[in-house]
Amino acid sequence: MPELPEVETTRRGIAPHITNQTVKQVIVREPRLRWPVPDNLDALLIGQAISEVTRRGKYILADVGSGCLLMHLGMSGNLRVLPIDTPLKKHDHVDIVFDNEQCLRYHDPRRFGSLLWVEKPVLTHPLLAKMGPEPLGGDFDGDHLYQQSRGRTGPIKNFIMDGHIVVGVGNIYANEALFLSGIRPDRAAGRVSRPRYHRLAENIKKVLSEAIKQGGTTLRDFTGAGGAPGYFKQYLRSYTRKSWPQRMCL
DNA sequence: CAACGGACCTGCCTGC
DNA sequence: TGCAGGCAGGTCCGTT
Repeated sequence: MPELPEVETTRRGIAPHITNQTVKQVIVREPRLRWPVPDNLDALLIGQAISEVTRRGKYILADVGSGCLLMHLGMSGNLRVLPIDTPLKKHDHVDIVFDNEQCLRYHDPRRFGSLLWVEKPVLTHPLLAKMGPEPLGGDFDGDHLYQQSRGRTGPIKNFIMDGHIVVGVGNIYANEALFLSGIRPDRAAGRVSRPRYHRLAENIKKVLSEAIKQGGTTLRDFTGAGGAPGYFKQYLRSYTRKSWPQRMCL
C-alpha cells in the first residue's frame, strides 16, 4: 500500500524525531524480509548518529556518515518512532534504539519491505543506480515520458509504473493519473501522443503532491500510539472501478 | 532490450 | 462457524 506519498509522509514523520539521535542498540526479531537484514547491522549503526533522512523513490535513507540505512516499506510496512517500552505488536520486526529512549520501529506483516546497509556513494548501489527520475523533481516531464515510450508495445499503465522510467508511481496513483488524463490504462505506451504525455506527467505530479499534502495532515500521529490513516482515499476517482468508464463524469 | 510470469508474504474477503 | 481458496500489491529476477 505505501506508494510514494505514503513513503514521503513517513519520512517527514520520522525525520525530526531521529535526526541527530545516536543509535545505542539494534534489535532484529525477524531478519527475513525481502532480503535478509544484515546480521552486522548493529555493528554498523551503534554509536552513530543519524545526520539526515532522505528519500529516493520509495526508499527512505537514514544517513549515518559512514553509509546509509536503506529502508523500503514493501506493501505493508510502516515505520514509527516510539518510546522503547512500547508493547510489541505482531510483525514488529526491527527496532533501532536511540540514546533518548526512543526507537524507530519497523513493522511489516507481509515482509515485502527491506532494511539494508549501503556504503557511500549511496546512489551507485545497484538498487538505486538505475532508477528513473523523481516524479516531483525537475527531470520528469511529458517529454521524458514521450521519448522513453517510443517503440514500446506494453500497456501505458505498466510503463508509468516501471521504476526505470519514473519512480514512485504505483498501482493506485497510476490509475488515478491515467483517469484524470483521459488515457486508457491498457493503451500501448508507444501509441500515446506527446500532448497526452504532457497532460499525464502534469497529472502524476498533481496527484502525488496532493496526496503528500493530505498525508501531511496526519504527521502528528507518527510518534505515540496513533497511525497514519491516509485521507487521500476519499479523493480517488478510479481506483475501485473495475473497468474504464463508458463516460467520464468529472 | 522489452515483455511477461514467478516469487516473496500475510490479512482479508468470498464461497462452500 | 470453519476452512480452503483467491486476491492484493512493490519489485526483483529469470525466461522468452
